Amino acid sequence: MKRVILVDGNNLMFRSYYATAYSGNIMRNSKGFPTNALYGFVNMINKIINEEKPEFIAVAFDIGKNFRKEKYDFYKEGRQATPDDLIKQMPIARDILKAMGIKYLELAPYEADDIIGTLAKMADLDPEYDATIISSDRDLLQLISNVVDVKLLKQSGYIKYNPETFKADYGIDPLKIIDLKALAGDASDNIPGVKGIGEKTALKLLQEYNSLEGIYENIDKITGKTKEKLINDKENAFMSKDIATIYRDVPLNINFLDIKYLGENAEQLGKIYENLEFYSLLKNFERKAVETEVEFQEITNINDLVLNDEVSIYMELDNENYHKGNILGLGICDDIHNYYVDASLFKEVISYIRSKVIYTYNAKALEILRRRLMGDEFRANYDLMIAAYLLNGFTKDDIAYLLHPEEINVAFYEDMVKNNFIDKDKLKKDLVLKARFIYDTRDKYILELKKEEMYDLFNDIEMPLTYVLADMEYVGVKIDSNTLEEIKKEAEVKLDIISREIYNMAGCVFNIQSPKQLGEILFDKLGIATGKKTQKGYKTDASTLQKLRDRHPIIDLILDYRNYSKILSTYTISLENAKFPDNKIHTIFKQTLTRTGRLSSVEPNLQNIPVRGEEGRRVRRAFIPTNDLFLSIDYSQIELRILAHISGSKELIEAFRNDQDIHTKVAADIYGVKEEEVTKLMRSTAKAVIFGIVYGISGFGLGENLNINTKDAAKFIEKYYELYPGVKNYMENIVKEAYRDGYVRTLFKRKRTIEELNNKNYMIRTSGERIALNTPIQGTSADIIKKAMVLVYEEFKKQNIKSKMVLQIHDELVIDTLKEEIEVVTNIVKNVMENVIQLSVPLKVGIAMGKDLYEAK
DNA sequence: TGAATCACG
DNA sequence: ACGTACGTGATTCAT
Repeated sequence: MKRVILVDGNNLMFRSYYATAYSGNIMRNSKGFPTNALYGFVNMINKIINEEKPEFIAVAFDIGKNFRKEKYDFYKEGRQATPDDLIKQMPIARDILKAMGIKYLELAPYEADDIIGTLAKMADLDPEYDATIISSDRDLLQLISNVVDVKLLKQSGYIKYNPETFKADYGIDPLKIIDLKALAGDASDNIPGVKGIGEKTALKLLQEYNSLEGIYENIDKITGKTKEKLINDKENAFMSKDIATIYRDVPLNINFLDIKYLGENAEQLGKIYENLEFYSLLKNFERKAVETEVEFQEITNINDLVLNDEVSIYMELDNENYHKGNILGLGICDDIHNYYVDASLFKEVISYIRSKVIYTYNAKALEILRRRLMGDEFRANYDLMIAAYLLNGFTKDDIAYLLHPEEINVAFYEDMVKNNFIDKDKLKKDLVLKARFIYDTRDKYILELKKEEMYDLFNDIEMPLTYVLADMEYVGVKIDSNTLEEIKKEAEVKLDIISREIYNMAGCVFNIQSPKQLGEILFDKLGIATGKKTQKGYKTDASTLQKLRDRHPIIDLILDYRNYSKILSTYTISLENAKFPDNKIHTIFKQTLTRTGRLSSVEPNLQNIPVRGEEGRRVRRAFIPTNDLFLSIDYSQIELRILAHISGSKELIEAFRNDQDIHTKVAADIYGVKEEEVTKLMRSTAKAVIFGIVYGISGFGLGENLNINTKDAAKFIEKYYELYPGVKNYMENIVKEAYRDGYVRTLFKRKRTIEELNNKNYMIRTSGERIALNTPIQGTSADIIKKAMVLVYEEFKKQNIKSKMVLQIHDELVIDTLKEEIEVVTNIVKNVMENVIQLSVPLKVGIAMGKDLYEAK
């Protein structure tokens, strides 16, 4: 038996296009040609080839006039026009298939469906062949037969339908999907069906009377409204059936031998990928990218280095983590010189250029290396990485992403690592190209920052902050391995005991860490609840399990197990592994990653050390000061205070000015009681409402969160808006502004463009609205603490303070303090943080200290 | 590589 | 009728 693979090419292209077009900012090559649909398409086809290993394969497309449209002019009417950016990519899909050795088929006035139907019919009639159809279009399910199955593509993965599985799902024969459409219609194709009859009713009718014809033959047995509707729309029903029927006799004049899979022509395919700039796909081919040439002088003796007053410097490391990496070489340029400088000259170079105006990319990395290798002060004046981050918001650590769109073909870091940085000459040249690029684009970027009103943010906050962060990272946080080891041992013992109990209750041994296996044990084997939330298996996350606690004692054990296993893997073993020889952890604060302006922390993440649960919180005992104690100072409710300020809500401002407990106050307002009468539950409910508001929550979401019904939750939100009309007003206005401008800004002018608002998909668009109202709040908070950090750092320096800022956790600063400096440091930090900006409400901080991170909280 | 899960603000 | 809270990072399983 031979299997034929039939692919719905149009469907794949549409899917790929819309799958990645949601951001509104689709993938293009450097010439601006759209490539997003093709990229997805190629990946899908490759996947099909790998999975199916087809001997025969054809891809069908729509082309030219469409006979259904000719016959019924309303067919597919009202459908939005295919975007130009997608139409442009269509012919290339055919070229790619040709180069892949895959036959594609198209014939006007037929649609891809009809071509696939015709080939499926050929398989039905030929005892030697089976067929598999691949598409996400449910229409094609009508083609299922004993020898034809359908892989129906879902958002992730697919469902394979044969006659049995189809019937199990739909309760009717595959061919009856036509009758289903005849009755229920299809909004996407503008097939009318019978007005007022949906899929549910249609399926019921078909199960009873088998076909559309059967239904009308037995029309008198049907009663009530349904009968009426059927009679009224009889003509439409049969017309719909006609439209929905795939035509299976397209005069293709081919046989299966014509669609034999030939295998790819690597050279042809490589050329196409090269044009599209599908570099990741090119890995498999000999890659002959157009080399960008540059002339430069190679420096091995520092005396040969001659530079004017403004210079750019680019440093390449052999490891992405600059706390560990070694320098591979330096590219250095000024207005007229291009140099490659040997890594061994790093110190001499820095000494030579330190009094000049310096431009670079990733000043923080350069600063860390400077600190690791030498002593004195040094500062770059301009960091392209930060400039690009503020302007574009999607900066990568790899500068190559900025050069490629300008057709400067330097190697990507990822590829350099894979090739072990083999090609020395290429490395040297690339370094120079990168330094050259930094120098040449600097004025343009500065101009752009000024035009976008972000130059102050860049110059007064982000640039100085980079050196604050470098200091924090370089100083690091000391780890007490003994404490960590104790916690680890204890977790291991607990896990051993808990897992035994779990296996006992389950009646078998299984992998508790596998949600799939766990779901099966819990819901199938033990029969806990009626398999409620399902995705690809059952949901077994904490909030789901929490609700089932009373049903079975195993639930609590699972939750316990998860708790300890998290502590073990993420917070003991990994943390210990992240320790450097100096017994410290040196995280990297990413300054150019988040869309809101926050920092993030990686390798390891020190912004999510457990604090909410007691067991996890004990991990904090292992974080100890290098000096005497930790001082932790955090903003109290900074996001709400910012909301009060930017919304101008009189009631909120008043509350903060009076230093009221905001959650208690809101609880009292919502429930209509006195503040003394507010219970714990009322306060925590109010807290959830307040938080939800800042995120743009819906009644449903709040309901889920509080485990109450949607209506009650919606009432809370409504009540809140009633009490704080200024907040509601802000919400509405900021969303309006965002739609008008396409972006929102923080108080410090940080800009975030929101492509989601242009999306046609409702879900994505509303998510854009929530982003619009949340970003100014979260982002302003980030701006404020960033500025505070810069000022604290400067003040420490001015007063010659030895204590060191070591961590920033979004609204909190942790300082490794000397005993004798506690008072002065507390005063400086508190003072700076509270006065960094004057809002219409006061900023307030909380202070804690202790001999480890557990106590300093 | 992506999904699921869970840690933080 | 739909789908449902913002911003992150790390680990583990499964494909």
